[in-house]
Amino acid sequence: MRREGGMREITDRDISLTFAKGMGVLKAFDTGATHLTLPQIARTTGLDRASARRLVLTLVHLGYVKQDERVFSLTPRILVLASGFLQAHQFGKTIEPVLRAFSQQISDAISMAMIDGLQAVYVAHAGAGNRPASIGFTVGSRVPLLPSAIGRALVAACPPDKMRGLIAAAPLERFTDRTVLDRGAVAADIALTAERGFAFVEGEFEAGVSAVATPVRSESGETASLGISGSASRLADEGYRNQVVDTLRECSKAVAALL
Amino acid sequence: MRREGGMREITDRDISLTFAKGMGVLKAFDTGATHLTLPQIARTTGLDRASARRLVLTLVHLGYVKQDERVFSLTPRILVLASGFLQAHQFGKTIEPVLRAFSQQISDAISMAMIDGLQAVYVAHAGAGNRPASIGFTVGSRVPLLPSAIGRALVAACPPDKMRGLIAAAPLERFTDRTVLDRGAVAADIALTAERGFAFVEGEFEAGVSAVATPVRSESGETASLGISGSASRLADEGYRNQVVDTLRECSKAVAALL
DNA sequence: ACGAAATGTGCTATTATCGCGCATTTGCTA
DNA sequence: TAGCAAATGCGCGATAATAGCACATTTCGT
Repeated sequence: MRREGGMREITDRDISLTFAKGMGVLKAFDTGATHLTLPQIARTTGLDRASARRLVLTLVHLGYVKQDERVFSLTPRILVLASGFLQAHQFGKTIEPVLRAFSQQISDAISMAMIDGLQAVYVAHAGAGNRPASIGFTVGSRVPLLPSAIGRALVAACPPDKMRGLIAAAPLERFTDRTVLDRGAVAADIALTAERGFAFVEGEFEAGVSAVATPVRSESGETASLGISGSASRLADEGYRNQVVDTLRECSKAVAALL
Repeated sequence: MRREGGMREITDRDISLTFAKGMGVLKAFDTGATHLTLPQIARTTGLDRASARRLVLTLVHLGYVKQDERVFSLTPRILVLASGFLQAHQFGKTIEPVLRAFSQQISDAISMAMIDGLQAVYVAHAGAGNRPASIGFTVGSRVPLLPSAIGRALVAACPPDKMRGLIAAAPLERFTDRTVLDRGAVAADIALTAERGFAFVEGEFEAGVSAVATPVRSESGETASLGISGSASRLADEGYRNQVVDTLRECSKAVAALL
């Protein structure tokens, strides 16, 4: 028996096992594995090869995956699944223009993230960043909650119970030699984030990269966070950083009114 | 027996019916229906209510859908499914910066689309548009192929056989009182697009909105298109329009080199 | 050329799924 | 407030869908 979302509990009997397996196949196409062979899919999902084959061929048939000889990869149709969420929140129509306007004030890109389980997911971004993109974050990119500024601001945006739960359960692992692995110290920084209204993380998630982020809370209880990242040296400049913080704070208010 | 992607044929036996039904449930969360009740899902998918319930509860269990009392809606986790595709093409790292640079030359937003079946799907965009967003297009938004500039440029980017097939099969319906419903005339405009290197559509898809778009073809055979839309009066200015066309052409070359 | 890995697929036993129906709950309207 | 329609949760049994095994064939790498 599992309890989900405060409604009646979802029992094992309510779960479609085949559908869950199929979603596991779809999920295998991920950042580090965008083109997959059938044996790779089977290994990643733990399914028998024949089962994995049928499920991925179903995705091919539905148009979400294409097959070039032995290699399977996603098609643009997969983006259509995302658009239901993006349209529901009107990111394109209302939030991105706001992000863009504020990003122009500081000539830096602003990203917006929301919580997904124990991680942060980028849901919108606008503007041109001022640092060489090491990975290239896009909508759907994930960052960890605890070692990143945008993640800490997300946690700080949550009600106290949920905050405590996330701090206790979210993964805490080393990304750089500056990553803080003391869960208590991270908790203290999140409390400070909640109190002063922004998070500032220097080099803990990406070497040489610092980030500022602010929590976003809407009247209806929706939470998100906004973040800017840049070279550590640039954000070490307190004048610039305060400018960034002020801009992000104002932007957060504007976004909160839209959620 | 169905033939897919030039590989062996996908037989009925290769398709997982339950998984396909589940994907139908996921697909029901769409632009015009972002929050759904169980009976709505059942009606949209044509499934029995009990089946629809089990499938949507599976999505809740997996975290892609949340349930607030009687209403189901997508969670940010759905974006993670899209990120495999976006990362595979490095849209965030390489293509969006290019779009942004060119969009700044003309102070207008540039969108990039790819073909999905018989429609166009937005896969990237950058910059601030100069028209009031009526809908707010985001990654994953769909536009029809034949009455839109970006769609026509997409078709024009295809090899001749595929172009013919799309012109014959893509839906052609009225969006405004300027929509051209003569499939022959649309075919001629697409041929012109291929020849002169850009499409120009005035008010056929959105009233009072015109658009310019250019085909993108990469060495490896990938096709896409880039588009700008604006108020009809603005794009009626031939000087401005030629500037837009030149910029889009250059941008297309740069993007083609990245695909 | 050989061997390992991968592919496609037939087949059967099993089990997951479907859908019906019932009891209960909820929401709306008069 | 009462009544009715719509919606929900879920038990249950029949059966259709699935899983997985094994075999023949193909592909790839050394």
